[in-house]
Amino acid sequence: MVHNRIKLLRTERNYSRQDLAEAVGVNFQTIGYLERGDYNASLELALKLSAFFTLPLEEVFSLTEFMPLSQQLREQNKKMED
Amino acid sequence: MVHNRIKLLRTERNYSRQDLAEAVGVNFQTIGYLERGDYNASLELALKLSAFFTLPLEEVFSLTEFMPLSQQLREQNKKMED
DNA sequence: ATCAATTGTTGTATATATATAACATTATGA
DNA sequence: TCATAATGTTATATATATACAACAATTGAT
Repeated sequence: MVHNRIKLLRTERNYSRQDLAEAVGVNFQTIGYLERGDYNASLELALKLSAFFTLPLEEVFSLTEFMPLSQQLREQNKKMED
Repeated sequence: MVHNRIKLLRTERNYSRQDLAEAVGVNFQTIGYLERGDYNASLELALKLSAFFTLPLEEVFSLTEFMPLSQQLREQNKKMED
């Protein structure tokens, strides 16, 4: 199962499932399924979602578990310090 | 239908379909289907393929048609010149 | 506390991705 | 040229993604 940050990104930006569903052209319940991890997005839908969030697809979907965004930010800061 | 550069990347790196299929854990005929555009990769397979090619997923799969790699290189050079 | 919006849950139906097989065609190397 | 590997094609079976509906549970605002 592919991990995703859809719920986080959606709520962070104050969209309802309905909003997001309309933006990418699927049924709003499909967003629910993805957020709950009931199944994966198709490649096409994943591309549309990450484009909508203006993020690289790998920041929205990953084969390995995501670390919390806060921690990821901190790690990136560390790298910048060199 | 999502566009992809699988065939280009595979042949460029001298892999057979069998090689690539084994590397990402699918049937070798599945690679054929993808290359011919018979259907899309699943998100999981797309992530594995782009990881295998060590490229951002968007460089391997796209909602819009790819420009030839040679042209893309040229465009990138232009941008660097500023 | 109530009303409305949002989310969760379950079920059914359809479309699509994948595995597998069998065989034809094309390319490659000895 | 012959043999072998690689690729193309077609078909069948299964797993998974999506749409949709109906309803329950939760949340948020007034």
